[in-house]
Amino acid sequence: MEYKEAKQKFIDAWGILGSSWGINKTMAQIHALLLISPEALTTEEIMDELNISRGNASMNVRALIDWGIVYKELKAGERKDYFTSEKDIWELAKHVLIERRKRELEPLFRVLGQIDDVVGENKAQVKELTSKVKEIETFASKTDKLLNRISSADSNWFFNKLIKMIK
Amino acid sequence: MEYKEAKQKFIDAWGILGSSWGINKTMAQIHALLLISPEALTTEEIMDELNISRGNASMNVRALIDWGIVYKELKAGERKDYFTSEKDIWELAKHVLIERRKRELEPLFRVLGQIDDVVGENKAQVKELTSKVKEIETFASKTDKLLNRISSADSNWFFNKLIKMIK
DNA sequence: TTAAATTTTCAAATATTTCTGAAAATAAAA
DNA sequence: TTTTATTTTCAGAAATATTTGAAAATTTAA
Repeated sequence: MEYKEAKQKFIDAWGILGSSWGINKTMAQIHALLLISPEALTTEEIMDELNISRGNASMNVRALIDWGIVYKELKAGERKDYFTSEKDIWELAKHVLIERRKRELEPLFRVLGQIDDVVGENKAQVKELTSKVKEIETFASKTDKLLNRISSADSNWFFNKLIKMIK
Repeated sequence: MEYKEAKQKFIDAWGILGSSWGINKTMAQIHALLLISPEALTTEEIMDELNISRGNASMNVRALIDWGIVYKELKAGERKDYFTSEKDIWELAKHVLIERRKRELEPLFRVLGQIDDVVGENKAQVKELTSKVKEIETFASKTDKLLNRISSADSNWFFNKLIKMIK
């Protein structure tokens, strides 16, 4: 298969996968492009490769930087910004998990924590709601611990154990 | 806190969480509603509780059934359909993971498998693309094994081991 | 059968998200 | 400083996704 075709397939696949996980298509595609680029790219190059506007490129590159999976690279004597992606897939997955925990698990805990001392006529309803809140809190807290392990210093130890378990 | 307020908070939180995972808000809200309902509900009750149209309710309930986390319940001598949710949070998480594997991991494998024997001028580019495809295939395959374990008969054993690891 | 109840479907309307492009802001060079 | 290069922002445009509501299909009862 020709490089150009393969590249397009890869970028599109990443875009579709991203979409179904609530990540906008362009953001995922920029990431795919940087992931397979041996060299760091400028905003212009990203715009050209993906046929997107400057504003779109700028905003999504910034979003990727906020997610911690794309870095700005400085080139001596160069005025333009260069961007490059985290290349290690495990490291990448780790970053995404950590970021999602921060963005979603924390707000979830906050809301569930607010649902307290529920009172109402229908005891069965109150009981069902209360117990689900508790169960989800327990579940989320375990997920949180798991993510902490994944992001911690001994994450390699953890991954190795995990991989042994699925052998 | 009054039951009504607590219920609303719970349903909204679930809707927001769903949205950020690529699940439409109404679908997540119907699920939340069924999750905390001691009794199975009819389409009409869902429509009233969430202020949504019949068509919307019908389509999203079906989507939840397709995901395997909501069941149709038959009531003797009743003409209407009743719906109820999987109540066990771990079982729920398991179903969602399995379903997402089927919907996303399988198509990903298919596309990556197509990217084969890449040829092109720029050797560095070809190498980077090829190696990323390989690495993602490895990663996805390990994730797949993990999900298989989670969905398998010994999933309890697996969960217990996992929980011990994060203690 | 036919009639009534219920569910599903889907074209059109609405709402939401994403994208563009040019002006404003920022940063480096002259 | 002023000029030039580059990046960011954001209002409006375009593209997508969701929702409605009523007609069609289905299912059960009479």
